[in-house]
Amino acid sequence: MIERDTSNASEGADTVSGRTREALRAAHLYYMQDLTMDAIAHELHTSRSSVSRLLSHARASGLVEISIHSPLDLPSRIEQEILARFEIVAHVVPVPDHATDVDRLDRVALSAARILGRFVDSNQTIGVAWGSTMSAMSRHLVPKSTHNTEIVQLNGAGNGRTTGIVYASELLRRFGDAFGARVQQFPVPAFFDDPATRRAFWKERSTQRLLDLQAGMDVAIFGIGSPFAEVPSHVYQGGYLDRGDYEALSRDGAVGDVATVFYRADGSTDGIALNERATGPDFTVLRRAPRRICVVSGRAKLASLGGALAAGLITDLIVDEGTARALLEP
Amino acid sequence: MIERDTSNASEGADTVSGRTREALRAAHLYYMQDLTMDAIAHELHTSRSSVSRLLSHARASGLVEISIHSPLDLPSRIEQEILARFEIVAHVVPVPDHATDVDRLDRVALSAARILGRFVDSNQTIGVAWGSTMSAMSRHLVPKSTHNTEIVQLNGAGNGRTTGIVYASELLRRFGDAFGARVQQFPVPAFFDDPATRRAFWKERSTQRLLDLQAGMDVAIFGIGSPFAEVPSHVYQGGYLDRGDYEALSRDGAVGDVATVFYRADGSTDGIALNERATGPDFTVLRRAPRRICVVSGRAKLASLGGALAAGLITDLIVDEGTARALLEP
DNA sequence: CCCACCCTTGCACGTTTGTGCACGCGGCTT
DNA sequence: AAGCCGCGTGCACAAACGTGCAAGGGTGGG
Repeated sequence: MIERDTSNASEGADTVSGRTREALRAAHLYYMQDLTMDAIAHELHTSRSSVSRLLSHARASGLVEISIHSPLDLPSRIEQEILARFEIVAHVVPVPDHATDVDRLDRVALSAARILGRFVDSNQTIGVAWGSTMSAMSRHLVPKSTHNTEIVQLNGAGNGRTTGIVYASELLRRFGDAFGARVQQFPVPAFFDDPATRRAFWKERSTQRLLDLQAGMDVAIFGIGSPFAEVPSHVYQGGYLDRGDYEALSRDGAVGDVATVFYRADGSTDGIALNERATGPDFTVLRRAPRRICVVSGRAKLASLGGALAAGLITDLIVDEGTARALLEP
Repeated sequence: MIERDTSNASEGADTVSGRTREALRAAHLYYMQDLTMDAIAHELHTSRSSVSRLLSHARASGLVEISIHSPLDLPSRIEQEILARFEIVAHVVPVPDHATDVDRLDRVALSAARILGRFVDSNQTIGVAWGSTMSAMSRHLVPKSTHNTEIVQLNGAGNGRTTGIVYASELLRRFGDAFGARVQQFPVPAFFDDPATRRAFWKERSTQRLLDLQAGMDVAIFGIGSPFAEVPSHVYQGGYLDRGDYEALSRDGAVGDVATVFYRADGSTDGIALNERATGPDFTVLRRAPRRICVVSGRAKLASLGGALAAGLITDLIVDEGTARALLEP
């Protein structure tokens, strides 16, 4: 859908504005004047179905923004408690407890995608990780036009079987498209086989350039990996790690990862061998970003989330209700 | 609908928050997660119809706000031209040219009501006129909670047959309810019979108090009266003026009125006899309000609108498309 | 303590909206 | 120059939605 506009550009700017202009007018008539689509179709001399599509377009492209204000006197209790206890801003996504994990993830990702616009602005460098959560998010981003904004891939996505480039680049591209931003890919494997290779590679100028961008991020967006949960995250399915790696992680006491960098329940990372081969940013680098948005769904990630909080990785948390409640329990 | 909350307060604050809380959750599920009302009903353990009503409530009470952003590169051409030519901010409401005047007024009023929230804030004094336009608006206001805000009636509404209090007070009350504001009525006729009575009355302390409030207005909201248009405004139907008055107005060259104060095409008011008996604020007082919002619909009011512009009464104009275009024509 | 009233709920119906499909009009390619 | 392909359009059907109505439940007044 979004792509259409871009490809249509070949028809001349008039046409694309024409569509937007009509969408805008339809949106006015629908949302401000409460006309039915039928009536609008009549006013615009087109069919009702076209109006329906026009309105979808208007919403999907951010022309129409729907926001929900809780009255100041009753913000979600859970969000308040999380703020008090962890000093981070939480957005709790209501999801019934009996929902499946897939549902839960989809719904959190959808909400997250719609909230994201608040954090993204012009002249920013935005770090983006990847994984099933980020992937789901990427499919629902609401476009917002910005200038001079840059999307930077936080960690490599290649593995033994694929370069991971198609997967990660597709995801990044969606972010880039949504915000009219340049995209900086990071074409390396998720984990190097040999720490020495990584160290060597890190000295390359092309790599340095990317690392510099990461070091200057304004916003970082990531999910959380949970290697020992029943439903493993993308990283753990894709053939990125072998049996030996798992055993090492277990031995080292890892409870989760952010952008392929692992940490323990207390947030520490020192001495976790696998991190020597990982491609994500060191937490000292990550923490330089003033805004660090974490999207999590599912109680299975509770322990991992706890570790990430202990590590101080998160400034803004988007999380499903059940997990949020569990977080406050102990 | 709004009243319910207030009257329900007797049930205890829990219940009212309860309803709002549910509405909020339903709104999240509907607008952020794209669930169907059926699915939401299931999650909230209620019926689909209740969810429909809950969502209506959420929109009508301002929990959900729908806003339309034109991309910065294509704001309405008409609005730009009006800004350039008259140095006022225009909001053009799209209405097809063949719409009836009643339709047109309704639609402009609806849009105006929804825009109004942007102008109203805490600690403000807001002057409100009356008439068919204001009345239509008052029925669609989107609540927004404010503190210490005051609604002040700009001009009296009584006439030979009724005190006009029920009509004007109902209108004012709707404004007050919508913004949680105190309401200051102005219980005088629209026009005194004798200028001397008016002058005397103006010296009363209770009147003075109100005039002081008017003089300190932050925002004024008014329509425009068009005495010589084919479809006369409310003032001209309600028995406020007699044949002689009309003749006098015609002789004096009046083309319109704002809050029962008449002016000529060039914006001047001096020597218009009827104004000696009118109850609305003198334009020098009105112009002290930093924000002066005028809502107009219908080409019939074009000449009157021109006069109001010449008088510098307007800082923000909400107007239907046809009239806006006509305004730019000459 | 009972009654009358009002508010809320769910149902059933008619209306409104979303979407797969087939068609037709360009633009681009071969 | 002809054909292919992608895109937007309207149709028709199915899904989703709004609303008048009657019934239930709770509250305040008598």
